Amino acid sequence: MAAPATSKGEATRAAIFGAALELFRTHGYEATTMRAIAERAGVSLGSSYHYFPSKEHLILALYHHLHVLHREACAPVLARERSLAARLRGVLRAIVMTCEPFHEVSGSPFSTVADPRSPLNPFGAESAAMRREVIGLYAEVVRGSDAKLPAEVAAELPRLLWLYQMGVLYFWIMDASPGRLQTLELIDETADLIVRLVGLANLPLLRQSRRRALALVRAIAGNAPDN
Amino acid sequence: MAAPATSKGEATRAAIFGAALELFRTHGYEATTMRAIAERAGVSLGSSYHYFPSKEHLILALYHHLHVLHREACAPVLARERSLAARLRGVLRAIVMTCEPFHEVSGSPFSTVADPRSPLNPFGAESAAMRREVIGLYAEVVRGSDAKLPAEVAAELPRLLWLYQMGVLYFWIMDASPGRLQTLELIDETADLIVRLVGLANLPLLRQSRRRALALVRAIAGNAPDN
DNA sequence: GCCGAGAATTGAACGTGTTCAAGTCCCAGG
DNA sequence: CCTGGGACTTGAACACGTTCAATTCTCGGC
Repeated sequence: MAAPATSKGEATRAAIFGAALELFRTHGYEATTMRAIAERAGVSLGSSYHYFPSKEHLILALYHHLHVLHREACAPVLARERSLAARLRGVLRAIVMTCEPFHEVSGSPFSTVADPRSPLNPFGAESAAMRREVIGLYAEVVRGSDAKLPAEVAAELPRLLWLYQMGVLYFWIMDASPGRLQTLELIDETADLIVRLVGLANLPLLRQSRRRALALVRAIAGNAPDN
Repeated sequence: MAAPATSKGEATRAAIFGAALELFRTHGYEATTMRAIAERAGVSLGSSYHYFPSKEHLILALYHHLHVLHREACAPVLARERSLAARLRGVLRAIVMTCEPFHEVSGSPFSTVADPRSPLNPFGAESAAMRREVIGLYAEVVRGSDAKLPAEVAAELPRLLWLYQMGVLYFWIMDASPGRLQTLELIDETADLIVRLVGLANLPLLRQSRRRALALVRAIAGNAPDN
């Protein structure tokens, strides 16, 4: 995508990304023009396109930046908590907090989420690396918990929790409540509900449903451009 | 949005929408320019904007067009089937079939789905009328079924099924499998799973979860710009 | 038959993201 | 010190969605 070969190129790339970060945060995604980013970074319009093939690729870089912050924010919770519900709650609260400075801005870029051809599409090839990282984070959430899970459930759960996170973030984007309290309530309630449902899947009554659900998840995930 | 006052205006509006429909289907959303639509409709560029405030509003009109087709496609199934699972399956198969001609095209327009300010946002004010209609369709799905549902579940289920439909459509957009078979499998399996889960919600073991889940849904729906 | 008000229509002009051919800079190798 | 090539940089140019002041059309009321 953009691999500067010299240290000067590295600096230019960082300047462009920094300018974009600042302008996105203060003015929003759409109101920020590529010309304004270039000007603030002290480079020409064409130079920006040398490092980022499109405006959307700047958002991709922002995603990665936020993911790094999110991992750091998660670390204490994952080290401390052992119950699956608490770990889930902590990780989801952390992502909402991490993204908060970009809330007003998140609508437009997150919107391209549904376009299969967009680099921002979470299921696409260009976001595969990030997707693996996030799923890995949820694997850690599951692995470090004291929940008693059948192996086949534990194997598919991280991917499902990644989907769950996307759902929560989508809700968060729409959330206009003061202090984003609705999202926090949603997290508390659904994290709990998920853990209960996963626990119930052990009941004989639900065995068949569990088997079929797992088969479905595996069939679908098998066709995805994941690893 | 666009209310022609004369019959001539009505005809112009129809010509523009028809041209857009044809071009979207054959060339895709992004590849279709407003200039091309205007030319094919035999009007000037400015005229298009007199009837449709933006290119996205043409998609809004397309949504409505598809919804009408969907209702017609659903009618036989809803008249025939009584089991909730069969009704759900039928309605979801119908929408996938109805939208099929626009599959390659659906990515880009559906993508703006996440932008709170976009007229295409399913939770927004500009799509409130359509949202109510679709939720109404699912109310009919529930009402005409022989499923034994507690009143409070039956009250919230249509809204949740509308969400479910959006999830299925999102999957369908991404579905590259031949004949869209994966989506059909997803529909069959999840429709069944949903009905089982709803049925299980009557168990004493799940009473509390049900109560809390319903409270959450009500709290969230109360803040939405629905009616 | 004429008028006028409102609907319908026009196309030039604006700002945007993006492209690209041309230019400049840097430095390793001679 | 020169030179060549590759990284880097530039800004004009393009096509697009959108806006708007100006113009034309339509038709009911006199």
